[in-house]
Amino acid sequence: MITNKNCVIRLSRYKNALYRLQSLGFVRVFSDNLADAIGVLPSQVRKDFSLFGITGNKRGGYNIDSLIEKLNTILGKDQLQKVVIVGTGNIGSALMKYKGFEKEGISIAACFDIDPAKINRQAKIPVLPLEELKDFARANQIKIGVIATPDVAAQSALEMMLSAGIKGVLNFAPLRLRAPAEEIVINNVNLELELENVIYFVNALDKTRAA
Amino acid sequence: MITNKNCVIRLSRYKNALYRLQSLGFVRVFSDNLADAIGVLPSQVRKDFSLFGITGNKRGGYNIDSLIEKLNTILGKDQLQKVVIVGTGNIGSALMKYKGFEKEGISIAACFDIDPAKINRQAKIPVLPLEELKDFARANQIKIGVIATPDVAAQSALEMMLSAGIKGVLNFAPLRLRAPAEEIVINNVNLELELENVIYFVNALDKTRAA
DNA sequence: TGGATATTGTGAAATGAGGAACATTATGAT
DNA sequence: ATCATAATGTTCCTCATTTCACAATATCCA
Repeated sequence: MITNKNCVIRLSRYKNALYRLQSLGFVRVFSDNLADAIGVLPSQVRKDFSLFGITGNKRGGYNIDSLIEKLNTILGKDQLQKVVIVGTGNIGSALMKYKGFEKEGISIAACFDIDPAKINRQAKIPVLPLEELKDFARANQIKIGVIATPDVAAQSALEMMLSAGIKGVLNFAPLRLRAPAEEIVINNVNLELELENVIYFVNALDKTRAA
Repeated sequence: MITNKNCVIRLSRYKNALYRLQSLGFVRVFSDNLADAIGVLPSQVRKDFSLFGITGNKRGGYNIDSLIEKLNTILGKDQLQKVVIVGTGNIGSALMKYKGFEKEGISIAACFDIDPAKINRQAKIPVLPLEELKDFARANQIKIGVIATPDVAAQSALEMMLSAGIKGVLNFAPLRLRAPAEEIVINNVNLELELENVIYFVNALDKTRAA
């Protein structure tokens, strides 16, 4: 099993680039096209593919259609992925409306909130009481959850997900969640931190240039 | 200059953990406390600090107040950072309302959109026509921008930012932006990709366990 | 058909980040 | 005041990831 996160992220990027090339009418692609598209070296592209047993044709490059298919299989995109969101604040509701997931074969099955005023069972994406998370997730075989709650609620949201049989979490709360690593995969997205990082490098470059 | 992004991200995490410890009334902290708080080894904490010239007291650990101060200086948080957002779709408007930035000393000075229907000069965070970006950014000394436009508009948004003197960008559009690396820092946040990554590891772990 | 060439696939080298270990020194107890 | 001890700061080492380099080979053209 490949555990290198960067490598898997590159696979997703290759796939996105391939969809663009495909829609432009291209049929074949070479490692240096893909490399340029996502900003790495051609040898990196070939090495990544090699790691996952993807092969092309010497002198002929890779067939775009079959490459996309292989990447989708590796990335688990050959079947629709249903996810649930906990928390319907700013981020939660933006994610609910976000079109980007649908076109990637990711469907938001339901949202959950602790606030009774937020409940809406009739909406296209229903908003349900948090207590129902466990039953809903089990009944609908949900394996992936998104945590978009305030900080203080995040850990308990995670624990509810764990007990609901959820195996993967995308966490937007800016703190470290505690869970047994063998049981659940957690990816963190921290917007403040990403911005802070940009700010650091802008300042650092500035200082370097000044010197 | 330190170019290791992970290392800078850890600094931000230390800072967040320190604020929590501070609010709990702690005065001193040891490398293993911080390590545990953000999920790394104590030697990593000390190494990180050492890289940035932060020192504590042998046997006495680090003083929380002064450590926070040092980190804030390093991270460029000693002064209020003003940012602009281009694009007022789902993500753009979620960011506008998001409370997380304010408490980190990041203030959203204005949003910009190409759609005249979105313009609102009276709002607390004004929404202005895209043509005004350049003048606004220059007049207000904005150095940091957020791209929250649809894919097709992202590259041109970046170029407007470049010409407006913006030096750092947080990009939510799921494609690679082209720009001279010496002139501008770009961080990408790609939500589909993050979810895809979670999905991959959930599947991969599942297969490993089955075998 | 055959030879020239472009492109892959992979083994080996280089790079860089993370972890271990330990010498150093500040603190607190006796 | 002295000693035992706990924590830092830094050096060294290991390991993973990236990059290089080149042999193998499919394709194209004459």
